[in-house]
Amino acid sequence: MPKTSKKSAILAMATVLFANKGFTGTSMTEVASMADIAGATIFYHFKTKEDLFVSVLESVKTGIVQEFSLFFQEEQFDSGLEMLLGAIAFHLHLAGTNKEWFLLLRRHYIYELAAVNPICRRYLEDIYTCLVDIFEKALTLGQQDGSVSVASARKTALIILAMVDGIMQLESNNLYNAGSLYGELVASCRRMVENKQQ
Amino acid sequence: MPKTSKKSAILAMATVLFANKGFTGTSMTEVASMADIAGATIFYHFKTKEDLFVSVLESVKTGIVQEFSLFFQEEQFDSGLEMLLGAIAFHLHLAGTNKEWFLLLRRHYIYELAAVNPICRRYLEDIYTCLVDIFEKALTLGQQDGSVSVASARKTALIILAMVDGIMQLESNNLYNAGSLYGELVASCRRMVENKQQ
DNA sequence: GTACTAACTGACTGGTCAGTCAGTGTAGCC
DNA sequence: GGCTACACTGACTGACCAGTCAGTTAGTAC
Repeated sequence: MPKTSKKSAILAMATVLFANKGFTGTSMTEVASMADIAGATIFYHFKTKEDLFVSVLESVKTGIVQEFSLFFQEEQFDSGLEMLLGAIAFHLHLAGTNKEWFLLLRRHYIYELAAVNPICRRYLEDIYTCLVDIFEKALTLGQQDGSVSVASARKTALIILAMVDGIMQLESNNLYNAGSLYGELVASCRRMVENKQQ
Repeated sequence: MPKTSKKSAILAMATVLFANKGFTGTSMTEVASMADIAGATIFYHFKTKEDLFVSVLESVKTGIVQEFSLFFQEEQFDSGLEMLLGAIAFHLHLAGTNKEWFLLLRRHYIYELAAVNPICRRYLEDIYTCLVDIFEKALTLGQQDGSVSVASARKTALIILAMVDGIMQLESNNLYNAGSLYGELVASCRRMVENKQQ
């Protein structure tokens, strides 16, 4: 049994609970009982509830950055445009396999905390930089190989991120079956950035 | 002094607090002190905290539906495409003048409640129907007058809603200055739906 | 002035919460 | 065995919170 088994159990349970019930909606007692440990044990490993939350965010950051770098090490693309569409599809795929990560990032509390807590802000910036940079790199590559035509790679990358995020949110709201929009989303992005002069 | 002055003061303060701090993050005591009334007064007008929340949502629904119908009574558009871009711009404008409305709609609690409380679900559906239908009508009109070319007006309307929502969220996160993306957003939508054959 | 009603309130309650503390168990080292 | 350090825990505390209730105030009708 590894030394940190209880600590990592706390982190895993806290991730699920913070993502699904928010910061104020999750109690430390609940985390403890889900992880099958005594309530006070959490405060041995994490100073405060906020400290636990930041640690959860750190593990999410590590996970996202790792997944994306793994994906782009293995995949090859014919053009910048194909790389962009591949990145969008992978983003949507990841949102399906790791729902908690993206649910957590949609919690408003995290951005309130980031305004006050520089470590939290740092982790958030790392995550967003990772996500935006991939779209931006693909767009810049596409501008060079002629597959993409946009005014600003950076701004377009941000708009595409907002778009993907918005679709993910629509789906988690359970009002529309946004899953059926994935194909349409990729097609719309293609129409938006494709170079028609080619 | 109108008879309902205290009731409407409670509603107004609750809207701001629920939008900015969420359901669990807002206490009835806080609402009462912000509205400058005794704590028990809230429970005279609203049965429970959840009841107050649903009443807040109802007033937000009424506000959004009213604003949009007013706008489209007064404005005239040359084409379906122009109507779509006008609707997007108005949506962004409204998000600036009534931040609380859209902050509230981004709270996860509201969708959890909607899964359990049919009245809450109804109000949410009314709001989303209002927002999506305007985009869809504009796109359908554009398909008829030849200014727009899309596969499905409905699906595209949902994607544009997700896009606008995503940009609004990016801005409220305070990580990027998304306000500078408004122009780019409208231009991107134009590229996405415009009929180039015309 | 009396009777009735609606709006409102102070004082209270039972329950939950984050965080503390004084310990217990245990593994490694001499 | 004795010592130290770490992981862990049960029992506790003070603060806060949603909701209750008995009672006050003020307007209106007769």
